[in-house]
Amino acid sequence: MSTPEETRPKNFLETLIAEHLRDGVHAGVVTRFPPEPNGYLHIGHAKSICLNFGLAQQFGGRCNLRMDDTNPVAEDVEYVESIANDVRWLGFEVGEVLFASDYFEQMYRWAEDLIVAGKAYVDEQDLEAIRAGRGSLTEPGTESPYRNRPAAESLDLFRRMRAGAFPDGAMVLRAKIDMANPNMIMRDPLLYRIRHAHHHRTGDAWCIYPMYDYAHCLEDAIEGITHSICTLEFENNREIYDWLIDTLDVPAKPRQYEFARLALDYTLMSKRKLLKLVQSGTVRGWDDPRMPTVAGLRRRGYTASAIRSFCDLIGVSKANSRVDFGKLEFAIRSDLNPEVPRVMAVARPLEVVITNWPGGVEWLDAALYPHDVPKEGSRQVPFSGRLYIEQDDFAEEPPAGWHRLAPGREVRLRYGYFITCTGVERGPDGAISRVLCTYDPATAGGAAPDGRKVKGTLHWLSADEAVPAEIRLYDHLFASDTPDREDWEALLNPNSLEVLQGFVEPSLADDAAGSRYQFERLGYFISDAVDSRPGALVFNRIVTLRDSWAKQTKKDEPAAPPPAPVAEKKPDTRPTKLGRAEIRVRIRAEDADLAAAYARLQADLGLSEEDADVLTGDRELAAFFEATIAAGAEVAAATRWVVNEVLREVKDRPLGELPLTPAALAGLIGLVDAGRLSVTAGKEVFAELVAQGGDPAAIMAARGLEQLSDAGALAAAVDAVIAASPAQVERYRGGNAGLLGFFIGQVMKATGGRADPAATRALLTERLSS
RNA sequence: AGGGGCGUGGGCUAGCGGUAAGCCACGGGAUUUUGGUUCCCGCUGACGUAGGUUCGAAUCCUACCGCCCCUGCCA
Repeated sequence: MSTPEETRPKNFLETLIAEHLRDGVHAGVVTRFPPEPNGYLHIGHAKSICLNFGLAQQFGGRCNLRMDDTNPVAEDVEYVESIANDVRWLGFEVGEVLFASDYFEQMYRWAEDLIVAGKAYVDEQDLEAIRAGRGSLTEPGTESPYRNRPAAESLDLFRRMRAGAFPDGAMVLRAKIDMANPNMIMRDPLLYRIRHAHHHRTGDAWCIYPMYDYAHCLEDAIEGITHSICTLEFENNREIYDWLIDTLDVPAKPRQYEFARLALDYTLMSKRKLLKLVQSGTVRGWDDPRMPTVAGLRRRGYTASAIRSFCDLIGVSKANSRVDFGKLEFAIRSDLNPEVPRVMAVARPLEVVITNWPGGVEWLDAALYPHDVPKEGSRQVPFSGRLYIEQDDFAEEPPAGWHRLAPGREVRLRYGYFITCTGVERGPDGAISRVLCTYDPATAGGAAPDGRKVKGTLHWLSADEAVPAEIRLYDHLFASDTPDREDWEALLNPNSLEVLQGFVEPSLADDAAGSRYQFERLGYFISDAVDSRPGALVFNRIVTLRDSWAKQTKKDEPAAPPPAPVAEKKPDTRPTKLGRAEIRVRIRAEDADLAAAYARLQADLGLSEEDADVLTGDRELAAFFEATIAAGAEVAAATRWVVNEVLREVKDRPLGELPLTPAALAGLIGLVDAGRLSVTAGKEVFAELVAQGGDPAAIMAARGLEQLSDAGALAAAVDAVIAASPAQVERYRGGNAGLLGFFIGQVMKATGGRADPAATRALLTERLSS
């Protein structure tokens, strides 16, 4: 009620952009979706597409579809076409498709600028030497012998690289940054490599190609991207992104923001691995309905709106997470349920003979939509003395809770009659070949005039009129919910596709491929866009219906065997990183003054070891603290304020830049200690001192923060709050003691933080209990 | 001389010093000619751990723990 749903940001990027727009950091929003055309888009890309296009839409901006085609060897026009097609299919407006390769000339000129400025050089080391020179996570790298060659020499070499004077791998262009940078990416990253390869767009015009780190930020700058949104694994790359944007004379200053990529249970998102599935023939192509690709989901029968709503449901954050597959199923079911017609199909036929059927065929009128779907329409379905029902719908020895057909049991055939099983016929192998039933002519349409009820309603088909159809049932491609492992190929689900020869009702005989239906009680299906045609119908199961009976029977089965042991984890060989505590210890080890202060604070001022430690890990901070004491602040209070409040402020900027002085802090502490300022109001004054500096007493006076000393005024504020919140009062008196915080907060707000919290609490407790 | 990130119920996500919220899943019930849908109820279940600041901490400070990413001439 307080905040309208539409105005509340859904994720941190919306919040950030809203702030940027509000503060005038950007006048508008321009995002981009930048796939490399080396594979088909998958559901993980769909998340990114919905995010980037969605953000642009929401804030009235633009989103570019840009092919990041900087590596000719893996890329192909087939992929650029499929990508553009998929993005449009997902429902987003794609203007002109853009290509990084269109910017090659500009990028090249900027590279020359870098060389001329002495910030890039041509390195003739081979691959192994470059790798070795990079150092390791814990050791700095070593500089290339070519690093300090004259700019003119690099320029000449670079021009000859472009001209094709050298073979692949002979040399590279590198940025000259810092071989000792703790971020490995900053250790003179490669900018250009030689590749005598045919590019899908530029053909043979180039034989040098820019690397991702060099190209991407420049592409963004050229397009005037404001928010370059990518996945978490690029966090380390942000530093080189910023370095280039800030170093080069580019037309815009885009910045990069990262979010967690999608991980979905039972599916793999690696383009490399998906490609292998396609190439090995494990699946029938990129659009195999088992594939997590957009093309696969589309052929499977997923709608674009379901995929969009799925992306909306899962949210966007920076936490590495996996999404429950059920969420995707939920999205498609809720999309299809109110839309698609219900028809009947039998996947695994079992013949039923109605022994008292008079003969002939009766055509029944059957609604296409259930009572709760507000859509009109019906079709005719034939009923006769020879029917098919689902094998699963008959049990010779039914388990407890069985609602379906069994010897002696009566069920309803949907839209038809009640039938009662009178017996079975067996084939030579002893298996049931037919089920014998009688029908009750009085139950035409499925209702009994005598009002008797049946537990189960079955779907069925008249055998002679039923139309044969291939029915493809899909399950997860992988048997493991976390197939993203080394041995992923061993985790393939051997039963991911089951092909059945079943039947559908005659109204589907002329079905147009690509139509979706609910096959009653079986699930949602789509006629296969590639393989289905009249006379040879093929249906893909999109998703099953929720099935509480299956869940029930599963629950009754003996517990599943314990999960297979997860592959042995590799021993952790990562270097441990230093905690801040360790860093402070090292600093003191090299700084006698700080070491002395550390001892002094404990011995002379009686600080705890922890407080002394924190306060003497940095010369500025230590000096600030001691100056605050010297300015007259009480030791314990000064310690609390500096440790808890000042420390937070110096996280993003050095103490020296803060307008806050030790004298001002000491003054503030004095006001609080004297009871003239509540701690709450004191923090407000502190915030102002940090922001603007000044005199604490003057700030207190100017903002009217002096503690409420008049008991009557406090009581009035308390009573006003109680009077204004009758509902909360009732709940508080009903036992919700946690609400006390709410009331105190209200009083604090009403008094501008001037109320004495302890007195407020006491008064509130008293008034509320009466 | 390592650096960069992330930890909120079974899963995902919100929260930005003042009543821990939403969706999925799960469990009940009602309605139902789909064991579907819809509706209602429940979840006596969560703030990684430990200290500290505060009247009050998921939120601020400190330490610790766990997980992810980075040593391609891939993106």
